This record gives sequence, C-alpha cells and structure tokens, in this order.
Amino acid sequence: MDSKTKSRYEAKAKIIKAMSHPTRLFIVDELSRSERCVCELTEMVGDDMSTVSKHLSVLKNAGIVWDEKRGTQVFYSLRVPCVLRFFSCVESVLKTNAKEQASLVR
Amino acid sequence: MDSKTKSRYEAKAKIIKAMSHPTRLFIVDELSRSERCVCELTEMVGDDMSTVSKHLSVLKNAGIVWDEKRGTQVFYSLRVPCVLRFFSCVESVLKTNAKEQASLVR
DNA sequence: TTTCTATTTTGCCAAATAGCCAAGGACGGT
DNA sequence: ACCGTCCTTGGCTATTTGGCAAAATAGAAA
Repeated sequence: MDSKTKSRYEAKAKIIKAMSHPTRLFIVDELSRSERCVCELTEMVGDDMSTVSKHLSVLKNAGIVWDEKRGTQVFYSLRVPCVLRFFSCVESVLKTNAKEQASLVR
Repeated sequence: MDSKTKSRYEAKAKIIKAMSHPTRLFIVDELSRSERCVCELTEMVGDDMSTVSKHLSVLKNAGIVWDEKRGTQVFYSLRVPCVLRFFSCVESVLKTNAKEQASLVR
C-alpha cells in the first residue's frame, strides 16, 4: 500500500473514529434534531462539562459539527447530515447479530 | 440518560469503532470486492500476520465480517454490506473539509 | 472595573489500543 | 509420523483515549 493511499485511509478512519464513542454518537443523534449549546448537552449526557466539551472538539475537529458562539453560549449543530446514515446501518448490524444469537440458542 | 439507552449507544459505538482504524477500513473495502484469506490481506496490508488477524477478529466480533475455514486457510468476507455506505459519507466529509480549508486560504 | 457565567484548556491517572514477537494449534503433503 | 504453512493467542511495550478537577479565557452584566 503506497503512502498516499495509506494517508487517505487514515483520514477516513479519523472521521469514523470521531463517531465511535457512545457519548459522541448520542450528541450527533441529538444534534440531528436541533442545535444545542454545551450546557444543554452536558445536562443530557450527565458527564462533566469539560468532558463533553472535549467530545465536541473531537467532532468539530473531524468536520462533523459546527459551532457558533452566541452571547455567552456556544451552539453546536450538525455540519454533515449524511453521518446519520451510519445509524440505520448500525441498527441493521445489531439486528443481524441478535438474529444470529437467537439461532445459536435454538 | 437511562442505562438501557446508554447500553444501546455503547453497542452502536462498538460497531462503528470496529470500522475506525485505517487498516480495518482498508480490509472492509477490500472484502467488498471479494472474499480474502488472512494471508492475502496480510500481504496487501504489509503488517505482521498476527496484527492483521487481530484486526479481523475485531471486525468479526462486531459482526461486520464472516469467516470460513477451508483447508488450511481462513477466508473472510463482508457480512453486512451496508457498512460500505459509510465510505460515501466519509468522502463527502473530507471533501467539505477540503473546501473549507481552501476558502480559508483565499 | 469587577463579578458572574459558559466554555475551553491543562494536568493527571487509569484503561484501552496497536504493534511486534514468540509459542501453539490445525491441516495438508510427503 | 514429521514438516511446512496458515492462523490465532498471549505477552510485552508504547501510545492514545476518556474522565474528572482545577486553572484559564471570554463575554455579559452590574
């Protein structure tokens, strides 16, 4: 594998990696409904605000979300809605796995 | 967030996480074309066979690939083709990011 | 200006991950 | 049976990640 191809896969992996944490997945899901400030997300997630802020910076760094400061708050919103398509596939993987589980028990 | 919802996000994150490594991304891409034995993938990836084998077990564990032993070789193939949809979205994120980069330079 | 509130950054620690090597198991060929 | 090949597992180390708490920053309001 040449280095150009390799760095391309690395760039792609970085974006997927940004989606690979339960809290960040929740945040993306939530932002698909409407924009949210850090304090709202912190409230919903239930972790320390600094932790949530870090998760948001990972998502921002990957280019998945946007942030806009308004007054004293920072609002985040989804920049690339296509990531929502991940969900339906992931659901179907889970369903397929569950089916397999069931057939093993039988 | 109740614990049921939480564990659901954890399960989803696990699947995405399995896709979040450049080598594993490459493998999935490759398996979308045809099944491959570990030795072929090892050859293509260029890492130690044990490393590739471990990556494959992560993918298998997430339910993304299948394995079948035939003779002395183990062939892996894609179990859930919908993961390929990740690629097009990731490409578009990269493109969007590149555009933004360009407009900042301007 | 000072104070308050929302957010980010930093430091630190524990846990998870990725890689290589060595060892071991399974199978086919001789 | 023995050997060689293919693959997986365990052990080790280096690196990354996730979380909290404390300190720093930015803007609003007083």
